[in-house]
Amino acid sequence: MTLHQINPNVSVDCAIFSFDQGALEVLLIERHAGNSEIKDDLMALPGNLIYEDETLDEAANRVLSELTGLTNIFLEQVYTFGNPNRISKQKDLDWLRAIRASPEARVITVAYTSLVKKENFKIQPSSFAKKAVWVKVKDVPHLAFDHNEILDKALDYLKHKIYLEPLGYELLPDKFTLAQLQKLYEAILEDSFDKRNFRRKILRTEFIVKLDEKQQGVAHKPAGLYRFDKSRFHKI
Amino acid sequence: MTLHQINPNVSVDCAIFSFDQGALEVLLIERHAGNSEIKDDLMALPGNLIYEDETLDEAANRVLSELTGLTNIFLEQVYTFGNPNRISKQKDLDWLRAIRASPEARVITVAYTSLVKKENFKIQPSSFAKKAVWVKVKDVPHLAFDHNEILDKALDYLKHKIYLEPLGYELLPDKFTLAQLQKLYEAILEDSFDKRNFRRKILRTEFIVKLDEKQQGVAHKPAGLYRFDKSRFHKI
DNA sequence: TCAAAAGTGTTCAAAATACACCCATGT
DNA sequence: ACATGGGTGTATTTTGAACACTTTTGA
Repeated sequence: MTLHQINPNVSVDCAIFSFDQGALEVLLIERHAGNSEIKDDLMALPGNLIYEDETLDEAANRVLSELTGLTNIFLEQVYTFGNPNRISKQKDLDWLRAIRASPEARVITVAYTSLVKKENFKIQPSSFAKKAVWVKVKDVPHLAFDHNEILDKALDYLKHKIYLEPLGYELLPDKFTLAQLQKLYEAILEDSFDKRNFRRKILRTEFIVKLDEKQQGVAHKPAGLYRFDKSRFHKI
Repeated sequence: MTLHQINPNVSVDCAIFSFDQGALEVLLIERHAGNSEIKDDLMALPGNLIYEDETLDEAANRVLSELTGLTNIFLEQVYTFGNPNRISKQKDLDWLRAIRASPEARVITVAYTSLVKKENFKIQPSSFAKKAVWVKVKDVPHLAFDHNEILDKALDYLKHKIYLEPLGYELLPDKFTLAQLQKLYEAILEDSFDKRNFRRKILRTEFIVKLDEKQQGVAHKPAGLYRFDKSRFHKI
């Protein structure tokens, strides 16, 4: 365990999304400051200052892992926020004074995002994260710092990205129904689509292959299950 | 004239593009360190450390203006580069020692980009920019720091962006021919298009309106001139 | 037998692609 | 008169959008 020097001016924040029951969710932490009795009821995206000897990508991975236990996530950089008064709420100032060596330092933050299948990960909050919870994007409260703005930017990033790449599969179980996939697209793009057209378009790509399996135990005609064929995708 | 405090850990770099004679160009500076006799032959993107009391966007505008004289440019953030050894060439280290108060500080840099019509601006290098010159993107030499990487990222950003918005007009004179516009698209996208299809597609948009004017003094059938109609564009 | 979601085809309009010749000008 | 780039139309294919009924299952 080596000692790392902290850069007081640069942080990373992570907007990690998952998908459950037709709704997009984002991973938030409840902060707490070890000793202090300050009352902090603001939730936040997992984020913290970077070390001097790591890249931004590494910092994002480390910080996410330290606060939430999620490891080996493929994080992508979204945008950098550097408004000099992005830290101006009294609650944020109080909290920083409780946990930071240079609580008054100006901090610019680099936002990262990723998509995960939540059932593959066990959330284990630690460090200053009292809890880490999945919150439906529609239900996200007023957050710490400028984290609502960061979240919005990450959502925009997702919207653009899903046009370019078949994202969805990162968020769904390995076997999924086309209805699940469609709901996911609808959630991300905040739109709705015609079922027949959506299926035709998806199946045209040929990365989505039908399995010889069906849903079980549903009170209606069981849906066929599909999976994403990575090798076919990478051929293009 | 107020005093500004410098943040030693965060800089901005600007990749400013223009278009001339069928080729994309980028604005580079030749650095020099006032007093010293260090020999520095690396060109660089205009960039410098930020002040504590300005936003990143403001910093980008200020720095660009200080180094090249370009003002009131609409700059957009592209990406942030934070590799801990992005400053490792001997020439870069020497140069930083000559001009910076904390030459050893780790610096992460936020890249910005913009498109300009070069004939509308007079380049006036100052501060540590000995010269500022337009260099064809195809002829860009090995640059200072990780500026080649930054330039590549800015070019990628352009490519994506031109699908979403009718960029071109930022780079062409107010009156332009469709052949110029086509060459611009070809330069940015590194591709070539069929003339008739390109024209049809462009004119379908209706932001490009034909003027009652033609090219003069060319040794062939003179091309009709067009302009970009901003108001029509903003209606959509 | 009913409720609930799965699954399936056709038609129309718009957009993308491929392709070759005549025109206006300056020299 | 000729060299140079400007300007134009059609046919074909591909893609996107709109739209309604039958099927399978568990309760």
